[in-house]
Amino acid sequence: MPILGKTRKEVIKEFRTAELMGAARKVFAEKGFHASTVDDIATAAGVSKGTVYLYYKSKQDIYWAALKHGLTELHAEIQARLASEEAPENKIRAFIEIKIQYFEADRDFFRIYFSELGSGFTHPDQMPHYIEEMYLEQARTLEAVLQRGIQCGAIREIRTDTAAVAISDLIRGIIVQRVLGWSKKDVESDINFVIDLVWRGIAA
Amino acid sequence: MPILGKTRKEVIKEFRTAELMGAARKVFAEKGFHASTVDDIATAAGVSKGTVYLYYKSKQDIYWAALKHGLTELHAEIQARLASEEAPENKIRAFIEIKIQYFEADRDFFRIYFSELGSGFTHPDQMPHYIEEMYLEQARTLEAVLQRGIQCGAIREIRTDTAAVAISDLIRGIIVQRVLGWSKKDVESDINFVIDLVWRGIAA
Amino acid sequence: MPILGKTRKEVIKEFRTAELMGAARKVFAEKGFHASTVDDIATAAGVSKGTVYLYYKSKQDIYWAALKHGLTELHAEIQARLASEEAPENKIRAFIEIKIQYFEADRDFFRIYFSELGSGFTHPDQMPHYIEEMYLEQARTLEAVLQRGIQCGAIREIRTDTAAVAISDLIRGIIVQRVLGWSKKDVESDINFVIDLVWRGIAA
Amino acid sequence: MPILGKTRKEVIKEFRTAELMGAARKVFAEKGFHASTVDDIATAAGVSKGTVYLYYKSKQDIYWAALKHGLTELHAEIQARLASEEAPENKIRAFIEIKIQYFEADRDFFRIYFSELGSGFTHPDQMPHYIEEMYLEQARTLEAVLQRGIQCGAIREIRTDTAAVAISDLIRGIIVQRVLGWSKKDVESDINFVIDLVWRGIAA
DNA sequence: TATGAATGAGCTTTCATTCAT
DNA sequence: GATGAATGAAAGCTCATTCAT
Repeated sequence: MPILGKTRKEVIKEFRTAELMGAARKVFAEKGFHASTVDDIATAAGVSKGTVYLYYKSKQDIYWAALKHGLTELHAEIQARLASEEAPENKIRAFIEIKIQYFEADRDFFRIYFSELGSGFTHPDQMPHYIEEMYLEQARTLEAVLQRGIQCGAIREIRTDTAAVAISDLIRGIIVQRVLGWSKKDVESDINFVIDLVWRGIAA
Repeated sequence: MPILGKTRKEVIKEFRTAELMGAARKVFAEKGFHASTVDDIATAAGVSKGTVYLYYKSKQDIYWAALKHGLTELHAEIQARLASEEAPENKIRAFIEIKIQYFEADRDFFRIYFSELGSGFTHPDQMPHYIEEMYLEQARTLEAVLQRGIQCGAIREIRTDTAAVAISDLIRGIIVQRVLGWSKKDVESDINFVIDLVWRGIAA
Repeated sequence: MPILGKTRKEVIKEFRTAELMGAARKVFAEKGFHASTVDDIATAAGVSKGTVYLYYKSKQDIYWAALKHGLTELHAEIQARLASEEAPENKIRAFIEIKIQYFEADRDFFRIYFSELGSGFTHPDQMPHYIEEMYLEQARTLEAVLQRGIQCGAIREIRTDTAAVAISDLIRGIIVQRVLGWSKKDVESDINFVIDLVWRGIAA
Repeated sequence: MPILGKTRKEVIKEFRTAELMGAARKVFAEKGFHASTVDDIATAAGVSKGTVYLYYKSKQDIYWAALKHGLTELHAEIQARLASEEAPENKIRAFIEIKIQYFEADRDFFRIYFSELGSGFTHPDQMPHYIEEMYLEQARTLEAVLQRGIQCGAIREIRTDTAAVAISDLIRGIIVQRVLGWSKKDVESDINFVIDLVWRGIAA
């Protein structure tokens, strides 16, 4: 008996899946991947260890799922926001703003996102292709904006691919400083700092 | 009977210690900390597992030692190079150059350095204090240069602490792209890109 | 759904716990603590190594549990039997009888009990306090009987604390001889020997 | 060039052997057999680990040697003292006195002696035959005295073998109490306690 | 579907013993 | 003879994963 295209089973499944991922995010963020045990996650989710395996096929799988979930959401927010801006300068500002704000609001996800950079980069082959793709997609989105900016003369001639990654690096760096408590400024101030630095660096 | 201030024993000890660390660096770089086993390191060094424990008291100990070793060397190179430059602009250029070149030349170390950023940041308390200190020392060195630049009017008024970290982030980002094979340009080109971006961002 | 105050889980847990302890007792008795491996115990219990750790948190823990188990049982039997006797002479006789018979019937436990005396005595600090307490409790029980015997004139004035320990030493000595096969006499004969010796030594 | 029947080499060998055993006794007494490492012993003796193996063929071997050394000395003192007494009562008194005093004076040896009883008894097959023999020899010595006492009417008809062991058990028990600090009395008092108890128990 | 007991491979670490110097 | 670096066999313990209930 499908309801709105989904059977009752599927609804329950989705519910449990989301619940588990929520628990997993907290645990992974706090302890990191290796120090987290499947039991930790199960306990945090209020289910038994065996149940975890009904919804995810391995501990690593939960991790990728958590990463994917955040990246998807972040990507959606970026797209929505960029669509509402016209000028390249505003789009870039929006990109920077939205990312910093997203990570600021969900530090658990940032911890996962960030620590994955380390190991995922050390062993790119172990990372599912779609995760790498999502990282790259973000860069490409930004790169497209940069290219348009160059076309319309707002941005000087630069290597857009490298510049796009560089901007992401700056953003990540700021969040790290915030999460580590090195930055005592308010978010707006940090956002402006990045935007200012970037714009001076790339403006025509 | 000491020779040149070192006994035979000390020479052997240093030799083995270095040899083991060399092996450890390769293994850690390739597999990351958790996936590396002490046996891997021992095998790579051509000794037995027990021997490893004659020179390092734990697997984690080897890791910190490897990290410390690279950071020390990098720090020394930076200091030497900065000392030979006068103008803030040249010092900053030198800083960027030397770091990129150092990591370019020793990618194994970079992998360790970089992946440690992830976990060390997730669990700062597990990292020996001297390691954190070495990371910060680098930032402080750069910050001092920025401050002098501001004093002599070459650099505009900016938050030097944040800017220093931002520059390091850009550098790290470029290396990641190189190591991952995303950047096909030659090192010089990448170095110039960063220097250009940075200088525009901070110049008066 | 609890049955008779115990859930299914608890029943299984108790069953396994007892089963494991039985295996552990055999292994420890045969090989001693150090020569016994957790794998030995697991194999003897017909389970895998990991299972052992579901019920006991360490090898040492199993050992203390085995010791405690026997001491508790022995203590209960002594109390029950002493309660059914009135005259100090009969109580002392009962004490000697019950201990010798208990150890005679459970030589595995005696081996554990006895070998623990050695190491527990060499490093008293590593022994859980409750184990030491149980050893002392036995001595105190006997001492109380001796004191009553003195009060009622059946036993001469002696140092009851030392005498109590001395009686326990004699009992232990007899068991050792039996277990080592040095004594070819039947149990009754050995019991009478000890009782006779003790009574002559302490009677008024 | 043999001197007094011994070559220089042999003298040195004996010296080192004794020196090592002294160190071993201290270490074994303090930590017990298993917790003691060969390195502990070597360090305590001021030599290197390898040297230990020039004089003893294994860690266990040192242990047996330490045990044998003490037993031999104790045996000699007992023989000498018994020879100087005539009456069975005095011989028994002397036996008890000398053992308690010997152990009182050399608690390190007692710890080894005592803890060995535990494991040596649990695994009699692992104990060298000569060690068991030395234990038995002591009992036999005492038994002979008891038999003579019975012959001359000073001691009642008892099982001399069991009585001999029982007396040893009482002695051991007293020492344990002293070493553990349970007995606050002076040695003389404890000696008299045992002698009194024994004599009442066995006197005709 | 949910459970959690059971598994066992695999990890780090220790240390008695050997042997080239 | 003396050394101590090197060995490698074990051992205790963990935890991702499975599966009978």
